[in-house]
Amino acid sequence: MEVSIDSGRAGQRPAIAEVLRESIRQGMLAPGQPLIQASIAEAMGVSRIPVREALHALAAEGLVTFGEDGGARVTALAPEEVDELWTLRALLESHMAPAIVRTATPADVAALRELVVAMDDLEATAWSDRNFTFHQELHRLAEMPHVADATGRVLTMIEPYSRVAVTVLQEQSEAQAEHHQMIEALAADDSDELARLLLHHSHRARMALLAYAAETAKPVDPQAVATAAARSLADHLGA
Amino acid sequence: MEVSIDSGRAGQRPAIAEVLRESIRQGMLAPGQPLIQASIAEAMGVSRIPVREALHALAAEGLVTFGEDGGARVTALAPEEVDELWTLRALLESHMAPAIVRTATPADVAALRELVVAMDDLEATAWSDRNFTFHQELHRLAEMPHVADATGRVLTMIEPYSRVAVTVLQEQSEAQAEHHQMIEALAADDSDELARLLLHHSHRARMALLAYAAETAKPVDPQAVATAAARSLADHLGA
DNA sequence: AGAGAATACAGTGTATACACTTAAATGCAA
DNA sequence: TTGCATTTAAGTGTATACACTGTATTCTCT
Repeated sequence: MEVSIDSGRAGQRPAIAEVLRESIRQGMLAPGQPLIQASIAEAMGVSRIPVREALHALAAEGLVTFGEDGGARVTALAPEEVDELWTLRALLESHMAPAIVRTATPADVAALRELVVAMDDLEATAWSDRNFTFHQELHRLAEMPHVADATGRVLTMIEPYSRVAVTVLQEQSEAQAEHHQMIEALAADDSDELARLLLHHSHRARMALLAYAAETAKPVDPQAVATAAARSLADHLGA
Repeated sequence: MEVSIDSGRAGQRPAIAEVLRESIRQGMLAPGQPLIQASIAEAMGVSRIPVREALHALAAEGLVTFGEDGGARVTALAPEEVDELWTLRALLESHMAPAIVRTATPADVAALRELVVAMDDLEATAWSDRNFTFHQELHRLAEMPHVADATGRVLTMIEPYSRVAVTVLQEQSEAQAEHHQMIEALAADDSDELARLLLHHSHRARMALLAYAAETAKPVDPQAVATAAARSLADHLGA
């Protein structure tokens, strides 16, 4: 998504699609949750038109699904889909490993190491945020914008599920240990080891997540979350 | 005036993004060409609103790029980007090969063989159309919807360049020969061979295309194509 | 004629208004 | 109470209208 869909007015900063994407990624908008145009528009202080555009963009990214009735919901993934996406993530990340090792400068490695060290003592939510950033920074080093884009899309789609793995399934410490190993592989110019670590990173998380995915793939109670979208968004905008 | 009074019907809605995507994929809308909302709206007989939504969706897919001035253009890829996307295509297609071999029924193979045979004597444009279909059908067999989606996006992005390779660089006969080999590999349940063929298929095309990509990546003369979008679209809609 | 200022234009962004669809709520009859 | 028809509400799709921006074009003055 290198294309910023920023509006003509530079002053109206928080691009709507951006806020929605982040809200979905961070789990503020749960999978299956209806996305009512008018509610979102009101929460963000705009009309429905730019909201519609954002929803269509997110639908093209797979984050939002338009039902047969025309209503948009946060895409809910079936367990097999989560599994497929984690496998795809592994494929794409390990594909980038050689390029990452090749192009990474000592300064890049130092910056990544600093990032990882700073994550050591974070609690689950903050750690998940940094985790996403860490992987994105890693991808950026490969200098393969389209592969990184595709990978980022996959990461974003599975992030809500990944977060629960971190929170519920205690994945954080093992993942963090692997992050440190990745830094060492990177510092040692060992692309095979980096690729191996990235594959294993996804593989372990994938296994841990299948159980949770089976849980969340169940239909979400619609009435309980009817207006939650606007509220979550308003909170997020206030922050 | 046509009979359709069905404004606000779901059947009409996907048409706009669909038509634009197909027009871009088939090269009717050339890379770099400006996409003027009002022109497209008039050509398709709708207002700018649904056109905007379609453009944003296509931008999220990477087919359309919004410039700093807010204007949308058909995304023009630099040679390195074309190269990256062909490599990514090879990765994704070969990743699906085992699943394709595993799930393909004899009827699937027969249908694909029929499709390939029917392509034998087609001229470049018609062949390119069927070529796209052939690969999409192949991907569908893997039963990996998200991988197939990502692959389809990549195929669509590189298709305008691929078409010129077929037309200008005489790639058709070699590619077609490889298609036949793929069918045989599929019939023989040889997933390694299918993966190898898919890798080689992209690799050869990628090499042939780099030269052309360098050509087309140059900025397109804007004034010569100013209103061509509407005309091409009108023609396509009439067909 | 040429340089600079004022104007017209082309294009975008978005708010408002209205048509349509579906589903829920309501009311009435049995 | 239940079943059914009718009305109401919620939500979406899109056309129109207006505001803004940058660019070209024209006009004026020297």
